[in-house]
Amino acid sequence: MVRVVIASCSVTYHGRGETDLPRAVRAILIKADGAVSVHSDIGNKPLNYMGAGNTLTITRKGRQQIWTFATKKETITVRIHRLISDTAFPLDGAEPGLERRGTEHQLQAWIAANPSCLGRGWEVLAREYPTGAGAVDILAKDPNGQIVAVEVKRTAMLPSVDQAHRYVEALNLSGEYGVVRGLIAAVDVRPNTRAQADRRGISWIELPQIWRND
Amino acid sequence: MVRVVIASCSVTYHGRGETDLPRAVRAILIKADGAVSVHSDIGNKPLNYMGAGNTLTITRKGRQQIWTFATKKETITVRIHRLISDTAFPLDGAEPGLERRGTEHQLQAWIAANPSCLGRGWEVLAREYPTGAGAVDILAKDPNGQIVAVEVKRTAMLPSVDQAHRYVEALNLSGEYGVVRGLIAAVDVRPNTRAQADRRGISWIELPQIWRND
DNA sequence: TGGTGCATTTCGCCC
DNA sequence: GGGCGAAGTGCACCA
Repeated sequence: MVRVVIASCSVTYHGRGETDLPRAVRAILIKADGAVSVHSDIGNKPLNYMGAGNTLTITRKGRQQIWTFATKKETITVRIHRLISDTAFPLDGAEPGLERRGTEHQLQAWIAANPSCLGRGWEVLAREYPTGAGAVDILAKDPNGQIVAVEVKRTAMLPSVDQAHRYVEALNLSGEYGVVRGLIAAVDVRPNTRAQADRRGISWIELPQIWRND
Repeated sequence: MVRVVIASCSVTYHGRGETDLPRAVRAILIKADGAVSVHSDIGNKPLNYMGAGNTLTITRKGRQQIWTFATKKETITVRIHRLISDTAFPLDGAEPGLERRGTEHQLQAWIAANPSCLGRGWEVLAREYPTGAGAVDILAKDPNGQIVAVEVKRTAMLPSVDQAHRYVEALNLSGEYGVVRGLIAAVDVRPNTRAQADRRGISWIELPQIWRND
């Protein structure tokens, strides 16, 4: 069931942060699981929202309705100044869900199945290998026998270099694999990211998009 | 104007990634700026979506309508198998917009105005100071005259340590401020993050929430 | 339930 | 328009 409410409303939120939303006409979505979102007519992101698992309490203050959605840690208060429309539709039937292709996880799998894309003589030792500072996407061995922490990304930006660096540091600290180096394997490595990787001794390689068709 | 369509539909997306969405009854929102989103009755996040600035083309294949939302780089195709409801509401009046409090930016401003929260004798030299590897939130000087790169966070997690580390490295590379050290200033520093910061020579401090009331 | 990282992240700011 | 990082990020996955 999806309930669609059009109303002139004002909203306050208290929880992770605090927000105020002055009065205006907006669209309010309330879904079967209790998720609620308040939309203006611009952009995809709702102005206010709260996920499933909240409790809705309705109170009245004169002619004004007040809807309070609350969890243990968060509260949204929606003041309905003028109700324009209030309709609910059953979205019966199971939602088959979204099938994704071209995710980072699939790229990771493709690299593991085609290690030669990293170069001749490379070997993939493990995926999602825990380092003590997070799991590295791929642990590989280069032709010289050196262990390489591979950070896989669709688009690699500055934080990707940080990540690779962090995993290398953690692996070197353990001492289990001798001197480990880092490699970013991405479809797109941004120019600044290349420079930063070079400065910090992290290698990088751009991969073709063949894997997308899998 | 917000257009709300309830329909049995199937959706494909090609662009940054690729997705398929098998047939089911869903709610489709089309906003005044052209933003479109396809919702199931679970969760806040739409299954498929595209931002403003796309072109809508409608074609017919027998009794089936096909809506194609396209930009230069992305395409969403919505096949309408059965139209259940199609309504549009004017959300007239300017959207006053969301007022936020308790953002990281506000915490940053509060620290700059109250440098003693970092300790006696601290001085804030700059905000959003460019390091060559991104801008550090606050550049400060501790009582010993050492320059400190301060990374401000509401909640600090592992990537916050990476960030502080990266800024320190970049500043030290420039040599302009002698030996620089890093400090994480956050309302909440997660336990693992504390350990990781300690291991990597980054200090951390937890701040009270007084600033929230500003 | 909390930790961790991806996301068609979205969004805003600054260059 | 691209680079960069926050977000009340949402969300899935795993311990």
